Amino acid sequence: MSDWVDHANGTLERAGYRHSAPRAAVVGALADLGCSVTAKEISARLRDSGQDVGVASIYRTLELLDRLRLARRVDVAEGVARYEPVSPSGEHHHHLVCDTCGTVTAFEDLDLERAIARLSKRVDYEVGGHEVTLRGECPDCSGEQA
Amino acid sequence: MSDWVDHANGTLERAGYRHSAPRAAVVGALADLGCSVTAKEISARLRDSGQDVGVASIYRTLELLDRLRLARRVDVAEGVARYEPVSPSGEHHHHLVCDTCGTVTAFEDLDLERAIARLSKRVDYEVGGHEVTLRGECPDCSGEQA
DNA sequence: CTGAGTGCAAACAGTTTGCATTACT
DNA sequence: AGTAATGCAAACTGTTTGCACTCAG
Repeated sequence: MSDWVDHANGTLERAGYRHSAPRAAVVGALADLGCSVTAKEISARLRDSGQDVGVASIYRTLELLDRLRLARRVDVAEGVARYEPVSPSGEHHHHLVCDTCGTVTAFEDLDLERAIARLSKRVDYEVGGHEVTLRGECPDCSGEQA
Repeated sequence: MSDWVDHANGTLERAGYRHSAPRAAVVGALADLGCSVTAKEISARLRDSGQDVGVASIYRTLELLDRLRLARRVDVAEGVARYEPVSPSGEHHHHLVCDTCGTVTAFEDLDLERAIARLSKRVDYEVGGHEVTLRGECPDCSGEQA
């Protein structure tokens, strides 16, 4: 997963962006935190690790990463933007969201990907990406209330 | 689609909620506007039709409809909450979002639904719903720039 | 008559932006 | 030196909330 950091930094440099400590810190934090991360979480993580970065820079960096396809914005829940690193190898996953506790879990499913690939050819759009979210109760929450 | 209005009003009444003109207006507007509607759009539509309803009531009604499963919140794009009526018959659709112009189009795909149904049984969650979003360029936008 | 439901306006949360400052290249 | 990138704080947007008022039951 840390090779993504190199990949990201390399791509940024190649694209003509300057190197900067705050940006590198955000890239690092995003890699660390991994799947479905908010700006606030990145901010907190950076503050804890002594690397305090202004929120504006965090947002600017995330937007940039999204534009360069190094990260993607996942619209898993309303009201907060979440981002996650995009693997250079192209593999990706989707999310399970617990309606009760809000936990986000990742899953992969080849069968689903195939169905989406077929569908993408059929529709009248130039499909460039997709997102699947399953909602429900995570094992913990469904246990408690049932 | 207008039978949904009756369905919604009936369910609300049965659940013990009082009848009110503003709420009914929101229900009507949501039915009219159909798929993937924002609070702002409902507000505008109501203002135009003379039925002006305060934003607070719009949000309160949408939240209520969501809670009663009469509408659902679709997290198609970040930053704005979108809602759409839930058909009493259980059929549903998903969305194609144009990255350029933001247009949201609906589609249905049985194959995809089947893949999700299979997957839902396999995961460790009590899956209660799902959402699929395909992103790309709509015919109009992909024509212009290509 | 009672309280569910409303509308206003103020409060909020997350995100964006203007601008002076910092620091890569 | 020149300018991309930063950080702050103010501005914005969408949503929520407190409270007095209204109207359905």
